[in-house]
Amino acid sequence: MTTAENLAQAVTPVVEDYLKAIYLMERAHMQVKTVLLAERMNVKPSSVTAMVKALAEMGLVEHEPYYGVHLTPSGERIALEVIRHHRLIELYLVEALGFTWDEVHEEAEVLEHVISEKLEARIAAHLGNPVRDPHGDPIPTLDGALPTDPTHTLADLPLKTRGRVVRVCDQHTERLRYLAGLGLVPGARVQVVAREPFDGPVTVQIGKESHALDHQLARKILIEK
Amino acid sequence: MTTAENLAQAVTPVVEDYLKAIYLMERAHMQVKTVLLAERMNVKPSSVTAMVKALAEMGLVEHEPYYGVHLTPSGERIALEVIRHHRLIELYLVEALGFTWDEVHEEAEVLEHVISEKLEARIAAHLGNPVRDPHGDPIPTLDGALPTDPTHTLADLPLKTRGRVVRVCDQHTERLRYLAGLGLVPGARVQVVAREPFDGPVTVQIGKESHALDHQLARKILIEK
DNA sequence: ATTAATATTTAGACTGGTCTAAATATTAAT
DNA sequence: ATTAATATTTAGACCAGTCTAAATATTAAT
Repeated sequence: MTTAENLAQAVTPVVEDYLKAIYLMERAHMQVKTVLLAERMNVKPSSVTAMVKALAEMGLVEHEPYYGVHLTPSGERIALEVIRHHRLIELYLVEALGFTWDEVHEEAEVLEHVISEKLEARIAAHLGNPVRDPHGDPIPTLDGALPTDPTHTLADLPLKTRGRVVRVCDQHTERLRYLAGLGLVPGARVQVVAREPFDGPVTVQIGKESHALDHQLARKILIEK
Repeated sequence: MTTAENLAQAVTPVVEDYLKAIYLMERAHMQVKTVLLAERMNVKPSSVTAMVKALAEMGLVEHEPYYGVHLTPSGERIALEVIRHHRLIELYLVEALGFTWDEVHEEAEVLEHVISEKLEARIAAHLGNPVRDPHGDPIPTLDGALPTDPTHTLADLPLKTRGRVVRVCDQHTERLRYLAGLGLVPGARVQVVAREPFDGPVTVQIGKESHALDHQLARKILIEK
């Protein structure tokens, strides 16, 4: 009677976290493999194996052994609910309680699992049923729909074209603070004024000032023309 | 090697809940005995025994076997923090998100364990460092001080004396809704117009209307002259 | 086609918290 | 002072979730 066979009943916070991680990885077109998931979850691979087995028994994921995992519709539904909670909470903390966008992630990380549907609804209503959180991350609707992202990033926006920052795909506190200092936050109007070859830095103009931005970082900033 | 001997490390939400329950019972001048605590925690007495042993090893309670438990200073500190969280959250949900006083208890019951000190501080600031929650329950300050309650209740307020409701010691949803319907909420100005003998009903005047109130219930409504 | 490196899974132990069933202690009632 | 009723504690099992160490499978490299 190994551990894995006993696991698996309720949708606990831990289960929600696994589903969320799987969802986000699948969405980033990754193959969801044991080690990767283990890294994300800060857990050893063997723990992932056990949990995945449990999730499969609950009908929340399908598991091709030695290949990868993917969410079933019910798994995805739960993941989207949790993500909705997370992003609503982030936005609420910023809008209603004066948090900055670099402070809200950890807080939302625990709150997302414990707010009731009623509280979720009140928060959403208070915010006017918003579509994106402070990072521009799309907030799933109640029925699991997601606004689509713009196709351009600062790394491929044509030169001299005006655009607007829609989303910043990063949750590193220091980097977010840096970007906020530059004015590179969702809503900002920007323009690429220079771009070095071989994936070199991108020079971006925000308002009157220009700054050189690492290519890797530029790719994380989603732009709408 | 019995279970109890292995228990006991971190201050988990469950530990916080036990400490809170013990605190509230001690405060109500009860002897904190195993069965009573078990009832409060919705748990079997044997579980309480195990947990109490663990709490004692953590230095959070002192345990006189077969007699009772009481909190050490560090146990009390934790209990007060959790209660502060709970009551701040209750008040916040009412003030900022339009909850009614009968809806907030369950929500606060889980949130109390997961809000950070930073979020606690913002909530407190946003509310203007309040002293009582929507039920009039006193909110411990950061250093663990508690405002004192009035000594009178509706059950012993002298006839024809004007008073103000300070606190309603009840968390039963339906009863709270009933009391709110009568206008018997913290802040309300009241007066006892009649009182039947042998712990019979108390007739209370709120505004223009009078209502008969069960003696047991009247004792839970704390009044300041 | 072997071998080596890497990824995945199994086996089995541990912790926190609960439970049931049985043992023991205390209190109340005769 | 026994007995009966009740409260408390112990013994031992279980579940969720993790871990380490070992076994097995897959992929890459020669």
